[in-house]
Amino acid sequence: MSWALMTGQFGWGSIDEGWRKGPWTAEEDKLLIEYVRVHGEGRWNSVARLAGLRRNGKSCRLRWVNYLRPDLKRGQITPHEESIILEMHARWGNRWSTIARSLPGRTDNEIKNYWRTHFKKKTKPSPDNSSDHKTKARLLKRQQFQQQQLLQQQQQQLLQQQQQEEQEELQYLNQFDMKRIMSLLGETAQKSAPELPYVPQLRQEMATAVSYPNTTEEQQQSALFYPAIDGNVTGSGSDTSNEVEVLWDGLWNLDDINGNLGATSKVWLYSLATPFC
DNA sequence: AAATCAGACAACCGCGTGTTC
DNA sequence: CGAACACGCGGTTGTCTGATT
Repeated sequence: MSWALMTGQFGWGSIDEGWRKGPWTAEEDKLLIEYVRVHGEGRWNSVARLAGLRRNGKSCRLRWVNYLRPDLKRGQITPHEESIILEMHARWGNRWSTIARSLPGRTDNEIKNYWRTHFKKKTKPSPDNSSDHKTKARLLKRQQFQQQQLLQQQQQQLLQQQQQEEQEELQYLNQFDMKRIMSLLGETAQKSAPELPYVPQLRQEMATAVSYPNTTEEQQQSALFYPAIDGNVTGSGSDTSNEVEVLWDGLWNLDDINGNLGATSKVWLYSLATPFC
């Protein structure tokens, strides 16, 4: 018998100063969901009074944020998400909520747990006979430094590759814009659909905004393929949505904002991604 | 088959910060 | 301006579950 079943069936949990503690029951979940549906998120301390729950505000908020929220992404952390976690952790450290903001549908708690079980151990120095904590600390620090160096190296390589691609994109984009302007100015309607630029979000937007009769849906979809950070190709056929993937692409290159003003398409993507962060 | 261990995850706790009165 | 309250965050704990011995 599963824990959820047991708690749901028998209503386990302790009472502390009038507040229930421990695992949530299905009935409590229902009450909380109903409360949020009617009153919205926030005012967590009113939940007990308004929803008839014997839970404190903290507990309610936690349950909602980590488990009941409808936009939560269920299932295992994907390799792509994992690489984002690694990257963000290298940058932000244990700022789980910050990291979580870059992974829509994932909670800070989830990421924190994932990190602890998957990476925490790996960063620990290998056990040796020395009880010298300073030595261990130094070793740990060096390992972390090396890990960071490695990450930076990888980023650098990626950056160079992307900058090269961006140059090509921009050239392409300019050509494309001219064509569009010309066509909008009443020139002869284009008989063949112009090739959309590489920028995935841009392509999607334009494909939506402009009708291209000779472009099949399949062709438009295939335009959304782009290399993922781990070298694999992520396509529209993956279980994550293209829009989300696009956001990642933008988030991966935040450094570009300061360093590469020429990358207008990127900057544009950032502005698109910002509301989700 | 039973015992042990490690991974996974939900939930709690303490603290810091922002907001309201 | 300061106290009280609400909220969010990060650390930690407790328990289940599946794998291994």
